[in-house]
Amino acid sequence: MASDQTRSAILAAAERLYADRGFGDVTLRDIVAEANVNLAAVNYHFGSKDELIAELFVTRSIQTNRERLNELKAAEENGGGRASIEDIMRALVGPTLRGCLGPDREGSTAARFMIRASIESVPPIRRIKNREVDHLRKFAAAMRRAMPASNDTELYWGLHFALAMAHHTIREKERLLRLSEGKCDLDDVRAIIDRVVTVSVMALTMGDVPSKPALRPVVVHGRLTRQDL
Amino acid sequence: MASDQTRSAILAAAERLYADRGFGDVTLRDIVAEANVNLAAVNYHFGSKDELIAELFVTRSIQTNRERLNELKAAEENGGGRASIEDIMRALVGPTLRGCLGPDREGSTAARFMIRASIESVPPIRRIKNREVDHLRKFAAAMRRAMPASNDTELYWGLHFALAMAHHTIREKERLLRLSEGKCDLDDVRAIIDRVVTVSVMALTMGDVPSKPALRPVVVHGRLTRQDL
DNA sequence: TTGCATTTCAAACATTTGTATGAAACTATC
DNA sequence: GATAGTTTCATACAAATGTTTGAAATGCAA
Repeated sequence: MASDQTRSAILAAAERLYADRGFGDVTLRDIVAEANVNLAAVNYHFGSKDELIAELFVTRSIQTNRERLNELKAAEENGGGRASIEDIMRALVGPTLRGCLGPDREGSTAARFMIRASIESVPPIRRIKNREVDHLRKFAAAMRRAMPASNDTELYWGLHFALAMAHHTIREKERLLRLSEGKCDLDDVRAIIDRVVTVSVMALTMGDVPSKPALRPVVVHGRLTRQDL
Repeated sequence: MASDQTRSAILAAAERLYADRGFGDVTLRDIVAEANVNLAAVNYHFGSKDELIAELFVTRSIQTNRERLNELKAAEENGGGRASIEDIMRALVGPTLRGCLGPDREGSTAARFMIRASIESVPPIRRIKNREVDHLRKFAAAMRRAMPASNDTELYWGLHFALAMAHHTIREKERLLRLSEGKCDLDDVRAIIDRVVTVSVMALTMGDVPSKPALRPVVVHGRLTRQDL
């Protein structure tokens, strides 16, 4: 068998299994069984289990980052070199949300894998995620161009909150669905992106935050029971 | 030795080690060494490793939920039976943010443990988190009372985004610090709570989201390299 | 003290898991 | 078709890890 076939089979099987059952529950033996290859093939082609996971995650991350930057570039060219803050935020959260939500997501192993990576966060993935700051700086720069009057602190908080809403929606979509008893439509990706973008832009343009005294809670000491949960 | 002492020593040691090194890196042998008890004590007192983790997480969750509800109750009594939406959001995100951020957090093992639980999400914790919806419903009810004109969908999205900003700030505080090169002050917990509350209230009171056509990205097919990440 | 229940302890168990090995099969080049 | 390089395969290895066991120690009530 051509060497690339085995490699690809392993990658595909691993992504599918990790997406379905999580990193903790899937062993190399599960993967090679699914891929119909020999156990030793993983170490032969990838060096180690962690490098296999890293390769999966890097590939998908690159794709998402590419989409983001393409969308940003398109928005900048559309605006004659300067994109609107709204379009920048849309370029930031759109690709991820489109990839991980939506009615056709069942067919997308890649999307489910990225959701899983977002939830479980194993060491090889954590290491890669740390490099993501460099990518985000490009968005910070674009935002600075779009809002030259705003100070950097506000800008970073806005960027941070935009990612917060996008990622949390992906991570906790099941809970939101259950909490809202289906009232929040998680299949209408366009509306979700609009919502996240709108709130993000509002957060960015809200001016100074008034610092009002925080309410201190009354701490009640007492025996804790499971009911309290 | 009194049986409770061994129990407590195990709980304390486990919480500390999990907080410092994560669930994946800490074995029962590490825990019993730290607690100066016998290996079999864990299974004797807790039944299994997973039940030990569950007990740790349940205890801390109960505490947070108590603080939240106390703060909500105080706000409602302050407002003559009906709390303002702002105070409700503050009661929702305040306890968690105060617990997990701030300059004195180094001393708080409990806080670091909860951060870790938020990042890693092991099976026994995931199972417990699913019950959290019941707790959140109480906040949804309070919000409904505070904003009777608002529809449920908007309400749930606002609640969801508030938690998104709070949890994401806790989870990704290191990255935000690095991205902003220290400009975002993650020790000023009061300001962070104000910021999250302000944005949440804005999100809740913003009316209908205009659904404008989303910008479709130009998908570029090409060879991916690590540089693209 | 005696007797019974609880708790501790050292040791062993039983798996699971990622990795390594060396021979065999295969592929491509000359 | 011989040879060298690559890939596959069955098998073994070594280490880690949660759990169990049965005896010893301890605590406690009568």
